[in-house]
Amino acid sequence: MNEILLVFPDPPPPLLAQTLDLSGYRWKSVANAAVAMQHEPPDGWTGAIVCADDDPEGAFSMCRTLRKGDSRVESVLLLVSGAQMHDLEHREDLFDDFCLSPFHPKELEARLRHLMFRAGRTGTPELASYGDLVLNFETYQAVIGGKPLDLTYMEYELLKFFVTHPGKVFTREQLLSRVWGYEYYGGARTVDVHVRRLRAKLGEEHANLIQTVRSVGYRFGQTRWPA
Amino acid sequence: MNEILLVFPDPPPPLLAQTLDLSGYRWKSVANAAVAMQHEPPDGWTGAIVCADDDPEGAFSMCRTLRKGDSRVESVLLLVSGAQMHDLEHREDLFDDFCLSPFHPKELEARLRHLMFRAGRTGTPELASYGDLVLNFETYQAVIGGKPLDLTYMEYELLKFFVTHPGKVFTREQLLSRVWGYEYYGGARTVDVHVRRLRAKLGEEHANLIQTVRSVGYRFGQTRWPA
DNA sequence: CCGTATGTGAACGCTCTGTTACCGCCCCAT
DNA sequence: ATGGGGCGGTAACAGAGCGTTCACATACGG
Repeated sequence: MNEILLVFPDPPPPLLAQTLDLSGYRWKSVANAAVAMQHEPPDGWTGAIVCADDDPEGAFSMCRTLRKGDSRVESVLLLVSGAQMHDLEHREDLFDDFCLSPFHPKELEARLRHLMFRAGRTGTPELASYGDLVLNFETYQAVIGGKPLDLTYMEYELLKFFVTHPGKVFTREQLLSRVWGYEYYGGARTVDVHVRRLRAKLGEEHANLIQTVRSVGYRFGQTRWPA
Repeated sequence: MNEILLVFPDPPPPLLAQTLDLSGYRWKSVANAAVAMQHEPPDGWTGAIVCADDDPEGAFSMCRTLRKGDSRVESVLLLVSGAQMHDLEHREDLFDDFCLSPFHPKELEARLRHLMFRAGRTGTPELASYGDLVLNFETYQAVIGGKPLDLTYMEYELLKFFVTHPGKVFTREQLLSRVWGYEYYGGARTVDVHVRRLRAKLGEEHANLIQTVRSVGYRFGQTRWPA
């Protein structure tokens, strides 16, 4: 792990820097979104602490940038003064937690710890499973009922999409754009064929994991109504 | 929606009760987990506010209960004093956010709002319902009285249109153009047949959900005139 | 009691899907 | 470089499911 936190602004308030250092966090402060993008680690920022005290507009702008793009930062902690709290109301999507400034170091520590905990629990799992079926995202392997499935790349990608979106119906066009890629112009029957190959490899016993919804598309799992 | 928050302990601190009331939240305070289970609404608690000031053990015990079981509460806000903050370190899984006590009402409001926002973003599939009947738009499934309906595409589309326009009468021509989606020449009887099949699949008990309005068309639900 | 509107069942024909076969591409090994 | 094998996309066909229509029965209203 190469965990490093993004901090705004640059330089950060002294107490913030001191608290992070004393808690053992590694961090890098940036002055704006461009610099943040530029210095982004290969595996993305572990989290971000955005201080809105001095430059609220810059802070919110930074948050928006962190929320967009492929490398969306999952843990954004916003530092705001009491007077700024009403600004949060229509920006709920820009942060994951906030802390009133001036803050007590213990509170900031506790909030960071909780954010990291949540990210660890919910952040990109290396596995996905549905019933007997288990996909390992790191090794690109699939197992059903303890028996390994020998899937090709596209079969694996399709199955991965299905497993991570159980129960929902997708049209062939949706599958083409979301599994094959947005700029794909192939025929919709391609999906049929791959679904058939998947069903064949899943075995007769589990072939019904992928259900045809006539005139609509395909659905994975969840035959029964969710309780 | 019948949103109601669980509050611990009973009675809650006056400032907490006052803040919730002023913010327009509905809430019910309970003295222990058993009472919480007993008074749980049909669709579960919208969230919980657990105050750990006076009775830390009871508070954490309450959190553990809320985290277990089928009706896991997704939004747990913990109120702790500054001196208790170190108690949070190994209980990260018991709460979703915390607020230092004594708190400023604005901060509690903001944290509740953010918790509700997060809960709203995750989960809750898109569905429509009328009485016992529930349609899930994501899975293209229909259920009545807990039993799945095996509908064909057009049957589902027709029922979906009815459910989303309850009480209103539509002519066959209106249904043809709005459900079938094209200008129609010739057999309005197509609608009749589909309505008949829908009634059959709804079962004798619910067949009257679709009513014939002679010389006009069909109406779904809402037999009675609104009082 | 008659005319019209609707329910019902069956049959037809079309569309959609499952399935197989084939072709082209890419990668790797000889 | 070149041949082969694996993989993925496409075409074609057959079958099944489904929508529509027709014919007739039944209910309703005047």
